[in-house]
Amino acid sequence: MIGNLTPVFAALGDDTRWAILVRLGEAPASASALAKEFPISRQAIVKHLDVLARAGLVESQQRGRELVHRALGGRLSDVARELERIGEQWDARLARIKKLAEG
Amino acid sequence: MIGNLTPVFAALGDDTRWAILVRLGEAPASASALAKEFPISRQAIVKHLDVLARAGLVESQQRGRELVHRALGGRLSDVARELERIGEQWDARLARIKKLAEG
DNA sequence: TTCGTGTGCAACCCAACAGTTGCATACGAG
DNA sequence: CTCGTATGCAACTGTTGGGTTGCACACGAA
Repeated sequence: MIGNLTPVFAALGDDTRWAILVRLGEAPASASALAKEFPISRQAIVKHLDVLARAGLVESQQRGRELVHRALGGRLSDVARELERIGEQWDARLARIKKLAEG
Repeated sequence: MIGNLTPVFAALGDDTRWAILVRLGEAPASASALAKEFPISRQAIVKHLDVLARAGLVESQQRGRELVHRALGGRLSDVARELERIGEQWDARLARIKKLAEG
């Protein structure tokens, strides 16, 4: 099972943050490197990375004097499976209600 | 394919809104009915429903003089599948990079 | 017809959040 | 050693967004 889902969604629900995450999905990178690719300051990047990390979507690792961040696809997949389960449940329930109303 | 994902995530990324959506997943309801179950005003509920509707997660239907809203599990499942695809892609890419670095 | 209830619109408040700038520090390459 | 660069911390600003209240309106039941 997965803990609260909303922090994860909140983390994913910002365009800039999503873009950063997708970028990290292509290849790991440091905050400074990302700041050169995106039109925002390094500090803003750092804040986004922090949010993503707390949501379990990003993991960091010291490499020399750099802190390299990488996207955790596994976590994303876990959330996705949980989400799909819930969605199917809703539709099943709705179908049952409809059937009751008709029959 | 699915349009921009971030609005959907943003919609799901609020505890109250998520709670409302889950509630609608159990059974359709009107805004006024929901307002009696939740500790917030009807207007707040309406705003949340609006956000959810724009994200394609909720559909409304006039029933008598009531506007009844229901959760769209199918939409949730679609997003989930898209998400899982992306997550797997990231991990695959990461594994490839790792292999290159080792070999 | 009348009263109750469900909805819609608008203005307003406050907290959370994205983003900035400035400064201090630390560490690796040359 | 020294310079450049990557990081961390802190304070500040502007905007978004969740929530409220007030009012007008419309429709269904009694």
